Amino acid sequence: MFDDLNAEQRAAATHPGGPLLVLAGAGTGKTTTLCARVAWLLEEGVPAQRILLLTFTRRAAREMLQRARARSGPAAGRVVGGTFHSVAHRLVRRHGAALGLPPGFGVLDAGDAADLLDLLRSEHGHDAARTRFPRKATLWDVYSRTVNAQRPLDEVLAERFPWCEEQRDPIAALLKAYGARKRALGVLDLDDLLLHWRALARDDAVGAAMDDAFDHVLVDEYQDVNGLQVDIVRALRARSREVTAVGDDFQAIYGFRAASAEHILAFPRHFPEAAVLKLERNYRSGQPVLDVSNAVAAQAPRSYRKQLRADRAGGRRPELVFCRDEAGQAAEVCDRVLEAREQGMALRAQAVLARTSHDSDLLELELARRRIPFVKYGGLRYLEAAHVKDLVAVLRLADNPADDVSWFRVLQLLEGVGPATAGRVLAAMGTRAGRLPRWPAARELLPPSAREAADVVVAALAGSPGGQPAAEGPRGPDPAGPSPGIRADGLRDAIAPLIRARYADGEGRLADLDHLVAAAAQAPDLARWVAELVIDPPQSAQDLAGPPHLDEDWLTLSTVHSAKGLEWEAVHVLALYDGNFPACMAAGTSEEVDEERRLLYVAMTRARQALHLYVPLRFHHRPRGRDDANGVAKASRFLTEEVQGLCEVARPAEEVSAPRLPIGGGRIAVEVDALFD
DNA sequence: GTTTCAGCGTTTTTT
DNA sequence: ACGCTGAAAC
Repeated sequence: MFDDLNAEQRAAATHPGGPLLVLAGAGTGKTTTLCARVAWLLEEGVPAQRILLLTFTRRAAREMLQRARARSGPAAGRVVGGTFHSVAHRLVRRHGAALGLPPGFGVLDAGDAADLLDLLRSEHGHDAARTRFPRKATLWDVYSRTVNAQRPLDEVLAERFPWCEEQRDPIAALLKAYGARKRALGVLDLDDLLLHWRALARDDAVGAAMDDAFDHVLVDEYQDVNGLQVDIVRALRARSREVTAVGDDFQAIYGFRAASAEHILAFPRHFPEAAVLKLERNYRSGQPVLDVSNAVAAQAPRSYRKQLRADRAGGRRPELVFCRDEAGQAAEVCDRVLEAREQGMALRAQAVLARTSHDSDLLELELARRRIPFVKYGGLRYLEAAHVKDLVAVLRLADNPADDVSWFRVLQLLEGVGPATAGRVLAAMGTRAGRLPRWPAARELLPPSAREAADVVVAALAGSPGGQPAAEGPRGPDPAGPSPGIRADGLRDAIAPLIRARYADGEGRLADLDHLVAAAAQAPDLARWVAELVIDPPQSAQDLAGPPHLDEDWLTLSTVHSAKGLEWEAVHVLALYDGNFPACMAAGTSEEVDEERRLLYVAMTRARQALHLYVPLRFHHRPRGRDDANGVAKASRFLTEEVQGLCEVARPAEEVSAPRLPIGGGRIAVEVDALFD
């Protein structure tokens, strides 16, 4: 049954009992091994629903369950799997009553959480204060980091936010108020999901039951867990010992989220008698790609010197491409992508990876110009667009009328309503759930011109178009009520005039919302669907539109972070200049630089056959600025002489380039392609 | 007192 | 293209 595994992998998959740590280098078949282990457990008679498989992304969870099914049949589909956050959501929902949570509790994403903090920030009078107070995004950062690292605020401020230390007391007060307000609103943020799960797992009664519910706990990408997640795993296995962790300390790239590779190294201490197995044979890449990757890894001061050995023979040397500037880089990438496709490598087998999502801006224009289809992962996501948040807010209100954050947002969509009026209306509606009945009084506070539009929204929320608001806030799925699809549709229609009036390209944005409404129609329970949407947001608009047709072909653009765990035949890594990769924001401490180095290592080891590294020699400080503020770039410090020596080096032709158009370069196109369509 | 709008700076990475 | 800030407009 495990013929496709090598001896090391088989040993890991069939390890008989007790804690197991699998240190698996890049491309060594980590996923295959983990799936095989699930298959082996099933084979051993462990019921699927008693296996818990925690992964880092939804994508990874899906892939793993799919592969487990392919191996073990449909029973594997009952394995409990998902990200820490999605599993937390399921469990917290199940035990919501014990935690004192309302049944339809909402989940705030990072943006929502920051908005709520901003609300409190002004309530506490910090917006008017003379002294500068941290912005909402910073406040959220501070909060999240403190919670996830499980360390006192003072330490976090001193280490990561020294410029905020003077405001320590007001910040502490505000963050406490934030917790209280969330409770009052009946909402959780992403961090709360983990906190509540841990609380459940640590509870004598519930924790014992939870431990007992799973015969095996398997955790993927263990190098990227944070202290809170470690607490959860330990609490889940406080009474039992069957736990498998898989990871690679050299691929730890989530330090900014309070993850630390220390946890994977501490695993044997946390779980005494743990067996530690290593996977070192690389099945993904050719040796020349690994040589360069190993050379980068070897630069780390505290590395554990692991050398990846290629199983595949041959392979091309990676190519290091120096480009005149970012426009030159875009052209070089397109040339190579098209050339590879000419030689039979589909676009789907190729990917362009970048440190930041914005590194590919110019390339995206060039790809569009050359009609090369692509899908972009990472960076600004669909859910972060203002109009999408507007719809999500009303969808949330449909199940939790106590969600002030959503009310606050929706009310301000109305003409002539800003924060002040919205606040007064909220106050008039009271501070408890089920306040639609107070609507008539609250409505009087709106400017007359906004009242009718508001009525339409309220009526739609009440579930019966034009009807009277329900006496109590509806909770959960109402068997007699309309389906989620109909409700979502009605709510979209209710805010449609507001969207049209608010945004210049209202029609386009409304069309965008159809994707969301269509997806909602598939869900059995709207509140739950919205919460899950926030926990596992669609990575691109295409995600919502459903799987594209098989005959379609497109290039992948992704941040390195979003590319974790994936692989392509050809990989292009952009913008390898100092200040960008490593990012100047992350070049402060040596630990930060180390993480950047691991990030490059992750990028490089995604490549199977071809690896292309691009260094633009000039870059624009201000991508859209009119001033021609460009700087001279220096190749990334990670591209040492040794690394460069392992690559084929290509330099730009010495031709004198035409001066760049200051704005909208490429705006004027001479196009004859259509003649040949 | 509030809203809105013009101008300006700006961002790392994500559950 | 977005959000934040300050000042005009309501």
